[in-house]
Amino acid sequence: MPELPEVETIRRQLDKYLVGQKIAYIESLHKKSLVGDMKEVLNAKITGVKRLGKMLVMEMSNNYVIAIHLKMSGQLILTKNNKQETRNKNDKHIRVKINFLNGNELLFIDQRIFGWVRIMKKEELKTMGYVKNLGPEPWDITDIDFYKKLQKKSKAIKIILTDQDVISGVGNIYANDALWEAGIDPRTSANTLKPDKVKILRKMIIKVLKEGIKLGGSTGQDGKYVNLEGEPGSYQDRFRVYDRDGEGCQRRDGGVIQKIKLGGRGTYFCPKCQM
DNA sequence: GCGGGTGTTCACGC
DNA sequence: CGCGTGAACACCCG
Repeated sequence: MPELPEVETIRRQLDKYLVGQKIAYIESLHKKSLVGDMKEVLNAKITGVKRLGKMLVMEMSNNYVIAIHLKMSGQLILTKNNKQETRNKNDKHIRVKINFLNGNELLFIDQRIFGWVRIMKKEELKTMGYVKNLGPEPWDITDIDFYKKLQKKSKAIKIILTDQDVISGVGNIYANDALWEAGIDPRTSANTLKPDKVKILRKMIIKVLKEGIKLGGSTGQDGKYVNLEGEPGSYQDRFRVYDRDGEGCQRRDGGVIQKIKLGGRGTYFCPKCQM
């Protein structure tokens, strides 16, 4: 589920609560969810928590890292000081438990088992396909370079925005909303966008991502995304077009939000103001 | 029972 | 090689 704003919200909390903590033991409750040897990080201290695109990287004092990708349904929940949390229906989807010496426990919950927790050497990180090909974040690329990259792509701009090799961090929600902000039809071939449109688009991507971070990410009716403390975000109240098919365009131009499919994913736009 | 879901990767046909 | 499509991963929900 999570895109850059959701992952960044969790990263900030992990960094705040876990830096300096030592790992006591790690429990794997599902074979596919934990990759690597947990013995490598026992007793190691967390020195910092970084983010690469939508992936979290907990850096350890012994030059190992614990990398986590939440994919579609992953959650991280921190339970403090052995406090017994209320049992809920998520309990059966707990896949990995990371226990700290101070009694805190970090739960990796993942209903669909697409996500993973990987223990590896810091140098190995660069060799992962996901990291190797990862594009810059929207604020780390110039308008010119972004334009040049888009010139090489003939697919629909909506599909290109969610391609992590082009720019990293943008997923389905923020791609749809950024295109509405920029007034661009999601079906537009990326290489036909003029430099001035690309400049506006990059600006709007940054705008919706920053708003997403500020609001703690977005949590749908299913309540699937929650932060480290189990709280929902509120960007969903600000959705421009995502999940708003059938509703009137917020520009009050008389347009009605349409839902189509692009690259197999739900795509939302206003036919009246996105051209 | 079917289709769809905030992600990524792979296989296939052209 | 690149593009488009669809499936796969696996589970819940409407």
